[in-house]
This record gives sequence, structure tokens and C-alpha cells, in this order.
Amino acid sequence: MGRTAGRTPQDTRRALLDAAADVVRARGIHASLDEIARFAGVSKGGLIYHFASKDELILELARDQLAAFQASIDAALDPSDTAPGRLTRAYIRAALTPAQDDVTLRESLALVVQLMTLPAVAELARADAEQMDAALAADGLPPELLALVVAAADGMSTAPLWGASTQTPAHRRLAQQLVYLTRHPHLWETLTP
Amino acid sequence: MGRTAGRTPQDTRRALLDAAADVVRARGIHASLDEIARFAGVSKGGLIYHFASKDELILELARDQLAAFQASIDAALDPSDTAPGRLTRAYIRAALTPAQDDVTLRESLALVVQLMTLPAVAELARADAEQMDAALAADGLPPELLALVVAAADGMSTAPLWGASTQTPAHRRLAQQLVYLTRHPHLWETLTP
DNA sequence: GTCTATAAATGGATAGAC
DNA sequence: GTCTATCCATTTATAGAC
Repeated sequence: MGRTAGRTPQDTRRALLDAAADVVRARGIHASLDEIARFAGVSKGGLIYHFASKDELILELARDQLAAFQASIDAALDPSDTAPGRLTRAYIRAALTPAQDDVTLRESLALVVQLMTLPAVAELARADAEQMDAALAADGLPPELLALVVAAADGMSTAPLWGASTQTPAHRRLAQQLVYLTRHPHLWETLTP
Repeated sequence: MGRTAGRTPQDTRRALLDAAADVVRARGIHASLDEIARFAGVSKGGLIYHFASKDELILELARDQLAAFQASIDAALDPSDTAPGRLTRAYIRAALTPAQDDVTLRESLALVVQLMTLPAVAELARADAEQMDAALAADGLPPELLALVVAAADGMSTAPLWGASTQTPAHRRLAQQLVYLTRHPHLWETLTP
């Protein structure tokens, strides 16, 4: 049979990447191509037509996930905010106001870690993080305050990995305080021992 | 052949768990039993004698890793420190002064995440984290300060996952400041918006 | 562009020798 | 207590039909 009516090759590719994300989240990195393909509504042969090997599929999936994270930071940028620390504030917002609940957040984090089993993915993630760090370093905040805020945001966003919730009142309030601190950088320096 | 001279069953078990940790770190959760066994210097059949199934081996490995983390916190407790926040300070020290370099820290974290593919391990990690959270909550610090310090410590310890270093001067200084904050909890309140 | 069928390899687990 | 040999299920990837 030829092309399924109403589904372009791009659509199929997209469906396969989405299916791969779902299935790998649920089953881990050794989810089979067959299961991923069926989940996307194509056969294993159909999948292999679009992604020559499992490694290629995984690599594309990783690119996709990293791009989505970048996009969420860009979306969190406040156009009216031009003060130093504007990117850092977007980073906090992106990390702490997930569109999903804690369970899927946990699984998404676990997904990326699973994908990093593939060395090419690990290198991709490393390069991505390096670029992000450079951008944050150029955001105009004192290095120590930046380290605090980024570490706290990272810690809160990874907490679901271990099953903890980041939706408690204390956490929401903490997020506000972190943003506040980036707007008043001198406050943190007064805390020096 | 019978028992290898000079190696008790306990020794073999230990060697197998260590080998499993190394091999899974390097190859991911679908490392084969054969490879793990050979790395420990026994046959696949020998491995299966000690751990009835792969799942059982993985579960024991997870217990082992979580116990090691708990032990590192206990070891970081300062006996002469009896002020509120003493456990939190040990937590910071344990999270931020790893015995290993960044690469192996990353791999150790990745190891636990890989193991969590097994639902029984995910549940184990969740229960473990819950107990830790309860202990920290009873440590005598204001909830919001506790949330900040724990999030920052978690963030710094998980940063190597993405390839970032936590060994910069800013990070070392941040660790000191966090400890300082736990000793002067009222200072944090002065930073409230 | 997608499917079926199949090859080729690998992995987990069992049985039984030693 | 550990090893060898083997079975069976699963998986990736290929070949070629439609």
C-alpha cells in the first residue's frame, strides 16, 4: 500500500518521534522499534524507512527534546524585561512552571538520561548545556548569585526524579524569591560570611 | 570446578554488585548478564546462582547505591554540631564534596536513574527520598530556607548529569554561603520581597 | 512510502556436569 | 559453589513485494 491518505512523510516522522518519546518514557531505552512503530500507527519497516537505525531515531529524539527545552526558555522570556538577569529569570520560569504534572516531568527527565546512554546524545547534551551556561554567564548577574539561582532552579526541576513534588507552597514561594533576588543582586552580597 | 580459592560467596556477591555498577554505568541498563559476570570474573551461570534473575540483581544494586548515599550523609554529620540544621549541613557537604570527580559523579547519578527503569527500584528511590525529606523537615530550619538550600544542593549535585561542572570557585563559595545561611536562618527572611 | 517475511544476532534463563 | 551447554524469546536490520 502507498502513502496513508492525509499523512505526509513529515507527519509520519513527527508521529514516530512522539511515539518514541512516549514509549521510551514508559519502557526505558530498550523499548523495541516494533512497539514504537505500532504506537505511531506504522509498521517496523515503515519506521526504518524514516530512521535508518535505532541509534538515529534516538539521536533525533534527543535533538527534539533539547530543542523543546530551549523553546520553553525562549517562550518564558519577558519582552518588556531588559534588566540584567532577564535570561536567568526566564530560566527559572521555564524550569519551575512545567506544563506537565510531576509524574510526566519525572519521566521526561528520566527520558533524557536514558537517551544519554548513547554517547552521541551525551555529547549533544553536554554541548547544549555548555552553550546555556555561557549565555547565562553573559546575563549580567554576579557569578555567585547566578550559581545560586541556577542551582536552585535545577534542583527543583530535578526533584521529581526522586519522587518529590515541586508543587508545594514553599517551592512556589522560593521561585518568587529567586526571581526577586535576580532583580536585587546586591542583597545576596550582604549575606557574605 | 568448585569454589575459587580465597573467595567466599559473600566476596563473589560483592564483586558481582561492583561489576554490575561499573558495567551498567558504562553501557546502560541493558548491559548483558554475561558481560557483568565476566567483568566480575565469574560465568553467567555463576551470576545466576547468586542473583536468581536480572531484576533481582538490579534491585540489589539499587539498594546498594541508596545505602551508599545514606552512608555518605551520615559520614558528613559533624558530631560537635548540635544546632538546628545539622542534618541539612551534612546533606550539603555530602552532595557537594564528592569523593569522585565530576565524570564519575555524573555516571553514578545516571546509574540510579537507569536503574529506576525497574518499577521496584523507582518505588525504592521514592520511599528513600520521602524519608530523607521527613528527616530534613525535622531538622529545625524554616521551611523556605530548607527548600532553598536543599534545592541548591540538589541542583549542584545533578549538574554533572548534563555535563556542567560544579567545581568552579563560584560553586565552592556558594556551598559555604549555604552552610552559613543554615547557621543564621533569620538572614534569609531579610531577603523576602 | 509502507508493508511482510525473514535473516542473523543477542539475551535471559534452565539443566545438569563437576 | 561455579561452569558449560542449550533452549527459547526477543530484537535489529535487510530484502523485496505492493
